[in-house]
Amino acid sequence: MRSATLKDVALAAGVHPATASRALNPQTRGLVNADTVKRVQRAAESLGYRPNPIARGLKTARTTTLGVVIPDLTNPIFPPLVRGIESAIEPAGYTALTINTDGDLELERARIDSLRARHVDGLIVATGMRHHPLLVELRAQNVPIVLVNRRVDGLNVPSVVGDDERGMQDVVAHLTALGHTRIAHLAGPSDTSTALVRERAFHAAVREARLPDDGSLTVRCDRWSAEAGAEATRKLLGSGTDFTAVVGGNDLIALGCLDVLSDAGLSCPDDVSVTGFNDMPFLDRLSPGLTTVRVPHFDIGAEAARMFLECLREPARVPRSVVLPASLVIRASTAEPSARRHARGT
Amino acid sequence: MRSATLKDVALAAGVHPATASRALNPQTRGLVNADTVKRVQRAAESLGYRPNPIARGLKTARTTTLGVVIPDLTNPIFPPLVRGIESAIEPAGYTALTINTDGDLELERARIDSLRARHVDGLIVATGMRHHPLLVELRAQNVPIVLVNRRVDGLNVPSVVGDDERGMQDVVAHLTALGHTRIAHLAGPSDTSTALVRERAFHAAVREARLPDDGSLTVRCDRWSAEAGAEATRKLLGSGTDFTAVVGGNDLIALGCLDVLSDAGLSCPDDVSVTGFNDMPFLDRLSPGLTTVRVPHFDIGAEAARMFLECLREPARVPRSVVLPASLVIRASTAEPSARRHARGT
DNA sequence: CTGAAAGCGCTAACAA
DNA sequence: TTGTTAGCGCTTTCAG
Repeated sequence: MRSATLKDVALAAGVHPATASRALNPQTRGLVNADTVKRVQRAAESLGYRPNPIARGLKTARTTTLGVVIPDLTNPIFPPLVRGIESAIEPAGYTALTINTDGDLELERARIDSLRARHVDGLIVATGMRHHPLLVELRAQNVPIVLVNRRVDGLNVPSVVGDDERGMQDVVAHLTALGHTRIAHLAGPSDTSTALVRERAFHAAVREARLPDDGSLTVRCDRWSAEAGAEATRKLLGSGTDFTAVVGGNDLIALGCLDVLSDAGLSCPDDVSVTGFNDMPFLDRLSPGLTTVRVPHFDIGAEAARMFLECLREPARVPRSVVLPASLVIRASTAEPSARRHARGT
Repeated sequence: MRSATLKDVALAAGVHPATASRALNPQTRGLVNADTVKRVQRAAESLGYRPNPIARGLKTARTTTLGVVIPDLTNPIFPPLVRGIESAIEPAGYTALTINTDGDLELERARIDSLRARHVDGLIVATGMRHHPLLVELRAQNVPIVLVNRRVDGLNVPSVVGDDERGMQDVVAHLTALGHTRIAHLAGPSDTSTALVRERAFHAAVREARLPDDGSLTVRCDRWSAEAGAEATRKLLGSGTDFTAVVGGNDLIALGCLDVLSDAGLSCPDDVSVTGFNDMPFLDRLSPGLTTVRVPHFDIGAEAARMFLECLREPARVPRSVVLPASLVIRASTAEPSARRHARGT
């Protein structure tokens, strides 16, 4: 049984399809006699009419779909973000098409191409790099874009991020309050704004507290992964620098750090305190539970989606950037530094 | 700059749009002179022509999209499944529209409705209940459906599941080999086939090993969650039954169990061994690491997607059910039972 | 083998 | 206020 079309409804209501269209569309309903509207609505109801967004899209060049570009759905910070987006777009009748880029620019280009072939009305992008020519190019082609979690240099589009600066300040304040004086930072990859903001905030906070901030205390990871965190921790240990706390650029980096510390016979938090960033799920069940910064990913997604819809409604409006509050979550991976220090194989 | 249409390509190649369409479509290419095909292809290339799937869909009543129906993307077993689906459909030019039902049948119906309004070519469904009228109804309307992870009573459609039976046998064999004789089971909600299969396999394996299988050793959870697992564990402890091992219906249930055991002053694995099911991410980082059954969710998704594409190609073909191997992953949450038993507050 | 013509379902001019 | 007409981009008869 073929589903009812607008023509069927019009026939049943005894009007022209165009009138039926107007009656059913809230935008144009005002142009139609109230009685006629009722008649059409009743006919639509009784036939179980569902408008066909495909046909509509062909005509209006709008598809009520949007593309969501994320690095990797299996990274636990992204499912809440995606759900936040979906929760906010659904009331507007929008549907999300989600793609994974796996951090591969070729793949990203190809998959965004396929989104555009499907004529998505715009993109919410979580893969932004500080230097990201593809996004600049899309922007130049007037593709509506909202950035989440990260920003892109020279790209004047709306963005929604967590308050990384404040989060990092809180982390450092927490550690200094515990009495730590030599705090190391395993920074994220420097091609992402997130890593940069967190690293800068780290340095600023450490210097503010009049603590040492020599270069050996910061190691950069080339990816946001446990492996990269492990690698960086090995470097840190190898450098012979003294430290009693490690601030991970995110939770995964912190997890990698914990692995290597444990392999090196160092216990957390007795020998070294460790912190993460994001508060991904199940972190509370590790032992020790990881002290971290909770970033409201669901809300970030929802807010980004709202901004996206706004962009479509008022394209001329100046791009806003929204920062949502992040909060320190203290667990067992941070404690007062012990008397004994561990550097140089001590 | 408007993107090139088929008409543009035809014009550039000096042929009729219909010819260009035939030349570009692999299905119909055979009907066209090889030289003409080349000419059209070159023209398409140089204009950067991308066929418009929307317009095509309007004509062919196929959209090269499929709906993916899952309970909750933030449950860590689903992202790999979704990625598996996407990896398998992408080469065929398909795009997934994913929805979350949150276990709510109303929501499920509404969201599946919206998928159908978008004319998805079919559904891959991970929310199957043993009694699931909506799916039966859809099936009756000839909506192509493939089930993943679970089966539905009386629904004759293809399905892809992990080998729960074998997985459960391995779990019980592992525990009996360690010397456990009183093994409890926190079964999943009995309205899902997965819970049923696992519970039946549990009872069969226990009886096979000539171990006690009295009713008090099995408690059913009403959801697949840590909270439900905690609740069930409290019941189990409250019943006063003696046991030295608990087989969780899935990992989340096992996590809830661990919480309550720990609250009750029982240590795992010293006092009680605990196992899960699924091997969700980061389970290896808990302490103790959870012994569980690895279910290949990515592969389940990929295989389901392949079957889905097959269904579209040969609708007449009889529905197959595929079972993918699951494997026991032994970690620190299982050990030999200690001499002291813990029942009745011992 | 290729062109002509129609139409998928809907909406936006325009006309009445 | 409603109807008429045309067309979004594509595929698919049917002729030629």
